[in-house]
Amino acid sequence: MVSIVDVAKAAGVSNKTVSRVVNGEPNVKPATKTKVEQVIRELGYVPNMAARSVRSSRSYTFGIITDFISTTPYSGDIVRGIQDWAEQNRLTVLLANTNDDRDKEREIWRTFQSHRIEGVLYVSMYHREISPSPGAVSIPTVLVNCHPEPSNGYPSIEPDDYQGSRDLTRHVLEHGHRKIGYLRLNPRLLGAEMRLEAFRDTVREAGLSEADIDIRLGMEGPIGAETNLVFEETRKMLSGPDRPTALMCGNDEIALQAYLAALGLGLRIPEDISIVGFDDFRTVSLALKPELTTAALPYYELGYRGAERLTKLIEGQDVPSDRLALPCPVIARGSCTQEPG
Amino acid sequence: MVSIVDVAKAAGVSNKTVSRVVNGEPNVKPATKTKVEQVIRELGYVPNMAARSVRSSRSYTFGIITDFISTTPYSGDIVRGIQDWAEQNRLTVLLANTNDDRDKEREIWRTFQSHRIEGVLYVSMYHREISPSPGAVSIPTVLVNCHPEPSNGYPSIEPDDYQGSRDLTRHVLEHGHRKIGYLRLNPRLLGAEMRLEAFRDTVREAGLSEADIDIRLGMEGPIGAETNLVFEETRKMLSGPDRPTALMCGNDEIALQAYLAALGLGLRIPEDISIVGFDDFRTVSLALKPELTTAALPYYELGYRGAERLTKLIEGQDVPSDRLALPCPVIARGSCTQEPG
DNA sequence: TTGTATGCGTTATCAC
DNA sequence: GTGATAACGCATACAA
Repeated sequence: MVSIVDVAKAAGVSNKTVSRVVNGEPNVKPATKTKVEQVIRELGYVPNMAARSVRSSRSYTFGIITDFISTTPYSGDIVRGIQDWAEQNRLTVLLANTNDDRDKEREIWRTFQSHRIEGVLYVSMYHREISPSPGAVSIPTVLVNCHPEPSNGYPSIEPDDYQGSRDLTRHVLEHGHRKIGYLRLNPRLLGAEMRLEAFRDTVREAGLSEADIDIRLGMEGPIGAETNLVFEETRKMLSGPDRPTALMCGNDEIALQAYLAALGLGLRIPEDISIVGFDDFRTVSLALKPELTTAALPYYELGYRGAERLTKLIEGQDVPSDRLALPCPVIARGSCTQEPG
Repeated sequence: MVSIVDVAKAAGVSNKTVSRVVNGEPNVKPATKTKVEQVIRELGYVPNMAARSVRSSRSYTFGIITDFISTTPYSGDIVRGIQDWAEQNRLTVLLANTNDDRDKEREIWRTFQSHRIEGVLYVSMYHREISPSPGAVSIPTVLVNCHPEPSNGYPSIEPDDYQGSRDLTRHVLEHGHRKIGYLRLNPRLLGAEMRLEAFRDTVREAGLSEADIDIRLGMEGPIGAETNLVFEETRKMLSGPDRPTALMCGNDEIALQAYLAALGLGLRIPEDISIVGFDDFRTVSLALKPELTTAALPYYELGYRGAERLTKLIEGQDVPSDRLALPCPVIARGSCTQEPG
């Protein structure tokens, strides 16, 4: 492998001069610079990051720790956001996965330390509370799509489930709906509480009473092995004579099942019943007919801005607030329209 | 940061001895070893990979190049497979994303070279033909979920779309169906051809005639911005008096829309019409009621075994065949049952 | 504007 | 079994 000395020899200059050219430092005569650049191209010289890192004790590398990837589709977008930011700032990204295993996690922190990682993005694949177990030497860390237990104060960045659900509820109300059904997410998910809470608060503000809303549990049980009540609950809810004109779902997967149940009952969407979801799982939300009105989880932004926060943290700039919430914008599509009555 | 010399001093031995202990080399007296290990723990010493890499010119690092993550849900499982293999073999994984941009890709190869990566997994997010543009110095590379243009012979590993579709078709035939509809994937996808081909071959072998099958285009146009014909085509196909008793779909997303269309027509699944998909996008296949019979894309295995192949390649072992196809197992669930007639 | 000497943390060599 | 010393490729300090 060709080194800086090889280039220096071939160009008839010292290695320091080559170093200057490579790193864009000043005080190099244009002619020398051109010559060196030419030799670099001819020899196919690529700087050795490891050597650079040893000497300068900077690795220009971020680490990503994920818990499990596959539970949520599109959560890979978080990683993509991080990568884009990294690329724009000439950073490299190391990736590791814990599979939710504490021993593995400890091992990963060690590996990251051995690579002298400058910072870590701790990425959860669903929104939740978390307690990372870093090694003895602490590396600057930002939590993405999760937040720390109150005791240990990592900075974090997460979706604003409350705002998303509130805006979605308003969207439904603005379309004239006054009888609204609600299918709850698995209560074990952090988002479940916040979304339901926002729904309750918002319909109350709009003057609806308990009799106007019909809240039912859609899923329950351990994550990844939950009991699914959506289909039956939807059928029950929509079979009665006094059925709601709009149905809000804890997420898009629940919305999908609500579609199937409604259709099976001979109901048309949105003519007979408006339906909205949450998350914007595009394989679902765009495949449904009519396409699903929902609130988008800002996965990409979570990653991108999480990486941005981490950089600020490393550089010692003050990080504005410990927990940062990113908006979940309402994506209005065809499944929620004006209440017919 | 504590270095090997600090440990050596504290333990009253030479740095070489510490090195021996750290790397599990022989010729160290047990007592010495214990002593050194204790000091390492006390001081919290973690070896510096960069320095190790400089000296030994081995990086113990793999690179992953992906094209775009978000188009296909669960494709992150490929990455997870790679990570698991890497972890088991004490390898670190660098991640980079091209966004399908050639310049960016070139940049990534350079970055990987500068890190003296030992091998690259080139991962496509949908099954296709590809031509990577490596740097001047070639790094051992394995293509995952794609294969090279015939001209350049990278080893590759991909799903066996043909086998999957064939077995799925047989599954349908075994349930007595003799009139079968088929909704095609976007022809621009590599899988589209192979799945359709397998379907055709298999029904022909079973003695069905052209009149017994009804093949229609479900999607067309550029990837990511396709025109969606599924809903209408399904309605047309299922509205006629002579409708098929089973409907095979190019993938699960198409199957989802077929469900909606069938249900909208007042048909029951599977009593009136059996439906099967392809891919096993679990957000769809498990959310549908009844759950979807489909063929699973072996994402995780693609990654895991791709990494395995890459290691063999690096170690100079002979890689059995240039293109390796992994089976797509049929996942029988409730959406395809015995033909009622 | 350019070059020399030194050191980063590790492994390799070879001597003891 | 163990240790001194060189060497890896680069950046830093300082000299010229």
